[in-house]
Amino acid sequence: MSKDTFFVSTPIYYVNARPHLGHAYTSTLADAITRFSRLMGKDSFMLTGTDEHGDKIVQSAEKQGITPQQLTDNVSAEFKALLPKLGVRYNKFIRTTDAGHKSAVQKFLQKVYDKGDIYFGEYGGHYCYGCERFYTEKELENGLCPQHQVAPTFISEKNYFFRMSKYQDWLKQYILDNPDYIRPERYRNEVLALLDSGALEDLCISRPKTRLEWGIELPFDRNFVCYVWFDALVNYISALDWPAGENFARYWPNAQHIIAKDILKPHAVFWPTMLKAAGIEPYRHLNVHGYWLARNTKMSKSLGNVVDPLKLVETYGLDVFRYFALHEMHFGSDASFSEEALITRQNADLANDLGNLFSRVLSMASKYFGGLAPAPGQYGDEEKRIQELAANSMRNFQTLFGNFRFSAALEALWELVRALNKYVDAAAPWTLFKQEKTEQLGTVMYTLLECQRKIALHLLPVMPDSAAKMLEQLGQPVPDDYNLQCELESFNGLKPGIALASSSNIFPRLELPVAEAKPDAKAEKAAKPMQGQAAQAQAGQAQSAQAKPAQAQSEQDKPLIEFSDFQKLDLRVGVILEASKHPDADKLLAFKVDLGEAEPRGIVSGIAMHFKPEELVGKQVIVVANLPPRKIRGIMSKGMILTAGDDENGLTLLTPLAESRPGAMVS
RNA sequence: CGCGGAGUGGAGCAGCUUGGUAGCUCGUCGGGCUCAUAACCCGAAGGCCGUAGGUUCAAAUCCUGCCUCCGCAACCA
Repeated sequence: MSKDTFFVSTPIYYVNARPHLGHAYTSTLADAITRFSRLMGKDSFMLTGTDEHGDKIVQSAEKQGITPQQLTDNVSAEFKALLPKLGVRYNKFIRTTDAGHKSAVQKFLQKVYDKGDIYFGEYGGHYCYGCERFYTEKELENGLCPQHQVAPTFISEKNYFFRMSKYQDWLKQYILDNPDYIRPERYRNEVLALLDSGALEDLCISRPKTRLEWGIELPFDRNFVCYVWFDALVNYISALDWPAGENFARYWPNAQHIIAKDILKPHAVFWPTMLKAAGIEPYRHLNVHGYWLARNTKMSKSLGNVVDPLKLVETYGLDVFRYFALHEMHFGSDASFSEEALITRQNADLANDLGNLFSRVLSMASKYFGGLAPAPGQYGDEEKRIQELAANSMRNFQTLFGNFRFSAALEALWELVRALNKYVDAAAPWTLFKQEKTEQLGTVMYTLLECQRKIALHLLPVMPDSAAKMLEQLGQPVPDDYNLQCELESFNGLKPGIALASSSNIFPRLELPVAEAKPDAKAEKAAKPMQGQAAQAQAGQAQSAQAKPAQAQSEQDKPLIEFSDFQKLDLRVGVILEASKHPDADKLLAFKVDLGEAEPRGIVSGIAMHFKPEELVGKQVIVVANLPPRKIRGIMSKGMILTAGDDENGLTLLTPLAESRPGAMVS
């Protein structure tokens, strides 16, 4: 008999950045839904992997003095190593440098090309070598590059384009006809608005080899490599051995993708139209989640230390992290991650409600029945009510979980957990025991144990280890495949007479960390020049499941530099003479800074969200004085003002301890 | 008028599609139980559902204006 199938993918992670919480979350999610599908009786397949082509990779490799292949090997291995630590069990880890992927991309390109949906077009433009990009007439200022104030070179570059515009109407109609194609709904609306807002442009899909070699060659023109999307997105089918592979035939009809909101457009617009052009059925669902925001607890705010979410995994254990992540992130919206919230959640839901339920019931079973599961007698009204409630709770859980409403699903299951705690109090087994009402006592205990068994089974996708422990304590095997649906119908899964654990302490209560001063490395790490480099999430790259959270994590490992590199910096003390808001920008302040030179320097800085300009006049600051001048939003900036901190925790200016002469060297 | 989201008891959220007693978790206060992880159970206090209008017998829920926050986009040497 052939089972229903289920296929889910994470994005392929761009190897130009290190793994962070965002990747961890997306992967965990994919793992949970895959485990769930398996327990629902589906033949399930989870895909993840790394995206390894593009000029960024070449540049990074050059900086490190290694080949692009070496770089991608290294970072890809890092991503792969992360997965077992998260308890993620995937079926395939794809790399876009795999031979199989390359050949699939070429077949895909050829197919679309043969259909006539790829054309060779001329892209003429003003190219600035400094910026490595084209400018339109409008963007130029007096015919000069707005950044470098240099005349750009007019280059006409020929490239291949995908006729995406042709499929705009089809896509719109498809999304309208399939309300849950993109979910949650807010992202569907966003895509529809995007499609309504104007004509889609055709998609440039190539780069001449003269400018980029690290990519997949176009099958119909060896002078070009494939650029970004036709490479990256095709991984979802190349991993299934498209076109002829058995896996493709088996899993693609039930394919779902999970992404973070930053790569909505490529997945919701480019990918379906590409599939359409290649004559392949669209995927079933695109599931879009939000970001984790690293908001601090009050406690850490007063201490000035940041909670590092990845650290929480290590400290509190995988299952608590997974429960928290699935429960706290209402799928689609952003959520904030704090240690305090995690501990509260753990204590209230896991320790007090669920853990304590196991503890009290198993302890009673041990006392009253010698640790063997009793047989139920006649069920009373209360028991029937509990059974009905259990069935409802599980039914809701199954529906909601399958629709990616994890938080609501867990709430639904907890209705049962809480009801059982009430039932214990109402039924008062200890009284029945004293009164020697053994049959009724058996009925009550059996009802409790059987419900606990059902709960544990449903928690396997969320907390694999803890749920397995629960099952073991109930003398049950730990299934990989199952049919959770059948638990709605029956109430006799637990065999009377089976040996139970005599006690249980699966989720111990946690103490809220005492407010102790922890002046650790984090504070030092935070000192960095401005915020610039965090924002390297350049548009149009699939490099991240998430761009924002936990930046601090990925930035700590900068390579060592030579002393001579340091000496190249011209750091000086400056005095702020004038400060004002940039007229055309929210985040920018414009300064005049006295560096002891004939003229004060004009400097623009992106710190308007943290300082009022009038507060800064007269302050002494440290300035990087030998950066190339650059025009920022229309105002020339000749230097950079150093700050410490980050956006979440606020910034402070670096300033000399004692009054210094303007222009004094910093070393 | 760049795109989008949100404003519900102290905190965090659900409810809004398909109008009709405002619900959940945490927190606070009082009580109960003793099987249990200082847990569990019961009860109470606390909200004119951002604001001004409109539709309706009836609006948190539908429509319009406004205010405030937050993402995205643009500027972050």
